[in-house]
Amino acid sequence: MSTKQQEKDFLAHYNVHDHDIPLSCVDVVIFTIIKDQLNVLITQREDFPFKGNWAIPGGFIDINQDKDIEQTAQRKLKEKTGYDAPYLEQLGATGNNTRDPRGWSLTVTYFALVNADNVVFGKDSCWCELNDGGIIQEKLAFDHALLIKDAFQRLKNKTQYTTIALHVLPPKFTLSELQKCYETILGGKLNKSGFRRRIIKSNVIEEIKGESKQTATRMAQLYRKSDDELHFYLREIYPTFS
Amino acid sequence: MSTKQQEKDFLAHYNVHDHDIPLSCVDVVIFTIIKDQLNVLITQREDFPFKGNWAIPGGFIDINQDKDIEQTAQRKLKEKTGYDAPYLEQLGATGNNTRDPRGWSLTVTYFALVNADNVVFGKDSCWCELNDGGIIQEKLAFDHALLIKDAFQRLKNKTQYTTIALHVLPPKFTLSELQKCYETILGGKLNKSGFRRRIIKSNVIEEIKGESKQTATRMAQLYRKSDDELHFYLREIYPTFS
DNA sequence: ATTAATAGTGTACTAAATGCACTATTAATT
DNA sequence: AATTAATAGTGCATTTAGTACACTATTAAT
Repeated sequence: MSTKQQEKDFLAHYNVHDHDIPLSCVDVVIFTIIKDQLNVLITQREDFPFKGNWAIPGGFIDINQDKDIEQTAQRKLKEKTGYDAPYLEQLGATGNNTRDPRGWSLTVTYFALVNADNVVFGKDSCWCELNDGGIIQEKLAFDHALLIKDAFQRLKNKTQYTTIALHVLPPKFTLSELQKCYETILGGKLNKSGFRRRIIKSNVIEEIKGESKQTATRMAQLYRKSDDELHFYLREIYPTFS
Repeated sequence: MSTKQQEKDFLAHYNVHDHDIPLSCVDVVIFTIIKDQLNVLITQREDFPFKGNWAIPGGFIDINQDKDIEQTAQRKLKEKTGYDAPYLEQLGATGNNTRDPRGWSLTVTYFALVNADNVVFGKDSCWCELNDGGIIQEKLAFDHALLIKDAFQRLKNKTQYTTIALHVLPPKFTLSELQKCYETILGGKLNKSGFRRRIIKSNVIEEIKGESKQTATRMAQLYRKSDDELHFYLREIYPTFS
């Protein structure tokens, strides 16, 4: 029998369930900024284990419905937020024999950045504020508190050298609003003129000619994103905490 | 019946195999530098599918043997290289319904950096040079060519703002050798005095007092790592390609 | 009209790169 | 023995992109 035929036979009789294998899930940490505070979307679990507890959106990969893991993440996000095209990035995989009482479990975590105005909640979901350490007050299911902490760290890091914070803003925004987002994520103050020079030079936003917005004191120029791609800076920016 | 008892019952009767779930593997891209060329470790597959083809080391998570995915990666690395404490970092997860003929498959890819002198090959393994694009000449099993390409990109990026390249060197090395590693990975030339200032200032290496090495022309000071942790620079270094 | 607050700009200073020229050492060549 | 070639190692001028801080502009509230 040819090798090719042998391989065909092998595949014909292959059965995933002949082996002990881990559970595989996808979880999504969804960030937004509300009233100058970083928030994470949490949702109440409908089923065991941890029924009734708060958790981040996620669940099993549905191999009949999802063609890849990114699609699983998109699906979860859409279910909980109605949101279609957010910033979505894979954080990494966590897999061990302790995180899930059902057994050896592997999860791929994604993190998303959304503008809160565009979110339509599914039932049993809400925003939850992050404190300084990135840890949520509520008791969360599984290792979700840790996943959030890691996602928050990644978000902070990327905020220092990319234009990622643009993705929490509505379509039109002022430079001060953008700076405030950076400061909220980083937990410190940025220098105004330096920040503006940096953002303008990176070419990721453009003035909306003739449109401005009344702030508490005076008019401010409105801007829009000119590109949805992240811009990577060669240097990090860092806030002062004084 | 209490919720707690219900949960207990649920878990007692839970069976992973009641659902259609993906295969879960871990793959490892192992880099080294040999004669100023970046190499990747490949190994010949013993079983179907792709029996006899070249692939990067990897395989199923063994939920009875591995307590977490990092351990799976370490195990694979040890099997193929005899190597114990290399630089090992998770690259990310790839999961879809096309990468494995056995069905929906999820793999967590790690990449490792080793010093070639310390490697003891398992059978059926060898080093394979990367060309400019990072693509290997051989036809590789699964999507392994893509995994290597992504790992190579990550390695290049990290070389621009961390001290990662230290991990391909033997315990004692000269600054020129270190610079050459950086240049090999980046595919360009670095400025000598700038490179030295940067490395020295980062405090990750130290002179071995009184030890030097004869190079092609003259003696060169030997250094050792003073820390196995990566140092992250605030600015990227970038090579010239002239 | 004055004040307070935020929008927005200008400029000096600084850190850490690049670019390039220079000196030092040693094997190989003559 | 002197010269050459090649790489080790240093020094300094320039450039880039930050920080720090002071200044002007605009508008609501007093």
